[in-house]
Amino acid sequence: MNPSDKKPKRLSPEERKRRLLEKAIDYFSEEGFEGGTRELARQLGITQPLIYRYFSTKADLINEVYHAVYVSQWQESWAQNLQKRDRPVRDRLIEFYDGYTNAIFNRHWMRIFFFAGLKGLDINTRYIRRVSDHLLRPICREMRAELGFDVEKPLRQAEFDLVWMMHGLVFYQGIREHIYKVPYKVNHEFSIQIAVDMYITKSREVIEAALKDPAADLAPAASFIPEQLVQVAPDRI
Amino acid sequence: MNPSDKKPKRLSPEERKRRLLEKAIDYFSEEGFEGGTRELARQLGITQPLIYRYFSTKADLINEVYHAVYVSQWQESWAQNLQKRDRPVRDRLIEFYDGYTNAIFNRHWMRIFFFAGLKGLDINTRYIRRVSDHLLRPICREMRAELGFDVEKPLRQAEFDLVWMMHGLVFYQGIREHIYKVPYKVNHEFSIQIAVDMYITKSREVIEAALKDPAADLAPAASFIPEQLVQVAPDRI
DNA sequence: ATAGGTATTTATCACCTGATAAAAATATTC
DNA sequence: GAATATTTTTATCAGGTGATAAATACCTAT
Repeated sequence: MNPSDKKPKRLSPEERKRRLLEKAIDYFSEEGFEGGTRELARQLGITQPLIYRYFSTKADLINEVYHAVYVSQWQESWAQNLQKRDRPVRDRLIEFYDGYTNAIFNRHWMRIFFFAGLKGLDINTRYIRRVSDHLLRPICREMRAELGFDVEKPLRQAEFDLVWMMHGLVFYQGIREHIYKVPYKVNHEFSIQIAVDMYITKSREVIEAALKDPAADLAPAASFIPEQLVQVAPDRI
Repeated sequence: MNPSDKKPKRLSPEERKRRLLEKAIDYFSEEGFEGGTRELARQLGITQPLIYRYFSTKADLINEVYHAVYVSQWQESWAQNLQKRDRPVRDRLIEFYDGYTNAIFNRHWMRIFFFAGLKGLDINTRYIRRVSDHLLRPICREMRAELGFDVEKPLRQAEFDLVWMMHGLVFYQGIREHIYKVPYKVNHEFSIQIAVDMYITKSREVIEAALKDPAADLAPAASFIPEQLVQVAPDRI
C-alpha cells in the first residue's frame, strides 16, 4: 500500500467538520432529509455518534447544509448589475442568467431546493420571495424604464406573470438536467437567449394592455416580512 | 347529533379500499413516501394493521397511488389530436395544453411527480420519456410539416430543445402554483398562449439553421425500451 | 335469536431512528 | 516517557417503523 494513503485516525475539529458538512450536502441531496445519520457516518468512515460532537442535532446539520448550498451562493451583484442602466436590458438579462444558472444549475442545489420545497420549509419560501422581490420585480421596473412607461405606477399581475415565464423557461432546463436527468447536455445559453427574447418581445404589448386597463389585477405586494435566507424552524425537520 | 352522521363501523371491502386509496393519495402527496402507515391509518379513523388487509405491502399501496394519479390520467387523445392536420399547429397546441394542464395542474399530481422524480423511481423516468416520445417529438414533426420542411430528416437537438422550452414554460407555472404555493391564482391560459407563440415564432429559424448545418447535433434517439406507465420496482420504495 | 363469516382491533415482532453517557484510543505537553 | 487533553468508539436509550397472528366486534343469513 502506498504510504501516502495512510490517513490519520484523528482529524482537527475544523477538518472533520468540513468533511462532515461536505458529505452531508452530498448525502442529503441524494436521499432527502429523511436520510439516516448512520448511513451518513458510514460513508464518512466514522461512527454515528461522532456526528453529534460537531452538530448538536440533525436539524442543526441540515441547517448548515442549507446555508452552504443556498445562502452562500447568492450574489448581491445580480440585483445590482440588473439595475445599471448603461446597457440595454437584454444584455443585462443574458449576463444575469449566465451567472445565475452557473450558480444554481448543479445537482446539489437543484435537488435540495425541491426537497425543501416539497417539505414547505421556510428556507425555500424565503428563497422564492427573494427571487421575486430582489430580481424579478426590479427586472420589471427596468423593462418599463427602457420602454418608456411610467415606473412609479404599481406593478400589474400580467407583467409579473410574464417575467416569471422567462424565469421559468430558463429554470426548467435546470430541472430537466438535474431532476429528470436527461441523458445529454442541455444547452443553457440557447434557452437563456430564447427566454430573454420572448420576454423582450412580449413586454411592450403586455405592459401597454395592463396599464391601459384600470381593472387589471395588480401584482401581489412585495413581502413585508424581513426576509433572510438563513433560519429553518427546527421542528420542520 | 344528526342521525345521518352515523357512520357504520364496518365497510364493504370495495368501499374501504376506495377510501384507503383516496386518503393515501392525499397523504403521500403531502408527506412523501416516507410518511408512516400509522399516521395514514389515524387520518382514516382506522388502525394501522387494517391497511394490510387491503394492500399486501406499503410498496403495493404506493404503486396503486401511482396508477391512480398518473396512468389513469393520461389521455390517448392528446397525441392523436396533436397530429390531426385539419387545423393550424397553433390551435392544436393551445387546445392540447388546455387539456394537459387541466389534467396535471393539481396538488396531488404535481407533488407526487416530484417526490417520485427525486427518488429516481421508474414511473417518473417512464413518464418523462412518454411525454418526450408521444407528445414533444410528434409536435416537432407537425411543426416541420406546417412550415414545409422535410419531415423525414432526423430530429435535431435544437428543435428538440425548443419544444422542451415551450413545455417547460407552461409546466413551470404549475410548479409555481402547486410546489411554490404562490398566494394567488396563476393565469394558465396566458402562459400557454405565450409559450405556444414563442415556439411558433422561433421554430422557422431554429429548424432552418439546424437542417442547414450538417454538423448540428441530432436529438437523442427515442427510447427502445417498451415503455409503460405502470411498474415500480418494489425495492425502490 | 343464533350461528357463521368477516371486517376490524389488540398485541406483538424485529428492526431502524436520533440522541446520550461512558469508555477507549490517540495526540500533545511537560 | 508519564500525564493530560481531546477525538473517536462502544454501549445503550426511548421511541418509531412495516408487518404478522390471534382475538374481538360487527353484520347477515338462517
